[in-house]
Amino acid sequence: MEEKEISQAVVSRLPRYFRYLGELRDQGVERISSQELSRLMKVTASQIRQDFNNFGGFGQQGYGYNVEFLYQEIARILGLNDTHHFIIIGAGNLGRALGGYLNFEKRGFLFKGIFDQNPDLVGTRVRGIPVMPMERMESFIRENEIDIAVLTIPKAGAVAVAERLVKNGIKAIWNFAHVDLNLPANIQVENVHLSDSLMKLSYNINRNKEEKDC
Amino acid sequence: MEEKEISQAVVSRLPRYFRYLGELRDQGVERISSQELSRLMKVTASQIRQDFNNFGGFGQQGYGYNVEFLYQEIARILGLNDTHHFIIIGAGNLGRALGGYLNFEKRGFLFKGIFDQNPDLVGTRVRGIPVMPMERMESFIRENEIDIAVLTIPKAGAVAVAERLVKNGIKAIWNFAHVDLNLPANIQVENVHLSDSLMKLSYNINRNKEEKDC
DNA sequence: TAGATTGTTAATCGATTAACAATC
DNA sequence: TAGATTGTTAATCGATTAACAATC
Repeated sequence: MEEKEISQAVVSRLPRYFRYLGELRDQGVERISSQELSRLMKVTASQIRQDFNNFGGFGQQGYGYNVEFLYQEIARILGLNDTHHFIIIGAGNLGRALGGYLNFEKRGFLFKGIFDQNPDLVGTRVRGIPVMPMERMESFIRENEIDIAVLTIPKAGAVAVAERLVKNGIKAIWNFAHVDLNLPANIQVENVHLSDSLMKLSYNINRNKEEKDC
Repeated sequence: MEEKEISQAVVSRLPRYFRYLGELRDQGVERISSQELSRLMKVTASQIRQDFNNFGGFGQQGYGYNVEFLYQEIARILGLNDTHHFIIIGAGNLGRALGGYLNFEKRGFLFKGIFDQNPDLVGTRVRGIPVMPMERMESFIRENEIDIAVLTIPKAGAVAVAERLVKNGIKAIWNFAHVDLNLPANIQVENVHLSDSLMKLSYNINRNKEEKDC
């Protein structure tokens, strides 16, 4: 539907707009100008207007933006009105934590199954759902119309599992494994590399220390 | 020490270089050219050379880069030779998962303590370390030279806790709470907003679907 | 020395910011 | 209508890529 290609820089900012607009709405705020939002979010008003205009004119000259309307529009753009079924591959600490996270459900992401190759974990429950063995994965995806897989296994097995997922019709992978997945372009991959994030933090701690030395 | 200001775009790429160089080293590769690394990592050779040159000349004309040397240099730049002591605030699923993650230790990040306000969780153990009550946090930070705090609590309490952390000398916050922390510039904050990441994935699934409709 | 490949400058590209005409 | 604020074009800034001289 949307005409022009939207840059990922813009896409990355949408969830943050969504969060602020949700909070404003909950506070009963009905309208907001790009300038007010700018002060609140610490980004330029210009960027806010540019970003929203990528998706059409949501505001009104002389008035600003209707908070509720803009909130709903961003939800729609992000696809939060659709329902997604996800499974988790890897029932270690992180997999179990993500399975237990209730907030995803509010946004239309439904936790449907969890798998692990460790027989000791198979049968244990995560939010009432029993961990299944890896052999069950393929048929489960097809039977339950799973479109998202969350990968929380060690990097050694991740590439092979990702390929199995893709073969069985998964559309997107939320990848917590510390490895790059090279998959067909129509498969969406979103990486969360926690140790990379921690290293960035480490770099910035150091940089700050050195600045003070000068 | 370093002269020019390095952009965060460059810093974000360092952990990925570090990962690839570590793998090459483990495979016994001794030297690599920017062109070979470019093919491997799917970034331009030009960018690789520019990135490394921000920190000084690590290569040699006609030869390329020594893998082991470059690996060690990036470790040093990222501050991975230093030891950091971290605590986790919030002993829910995610906090416990991060506390149990052993790989952080290999990079010099040592898990020293975990706190929660829920009396039912206090005293339960995460990797052998008992969860402490929130009242104990301030003194613990000072007594154990803690420099990093991992924030895995609901957003409602996060801002107040962050301020307490800063008051007691924390240098950096790894923030998993779904809220923006506005802290003094000398405090480093690295945000991991999991639901934002999931929304991005959702957007990209949708976009892909629409492209096919055209 | 000749070949290879870096370090670095210059060119290009894309994203952000500024400015202002359109319009509610 | 006058004031406010968007939508959008133009200017700027920064990041990426290309090119090539330096040099191992």
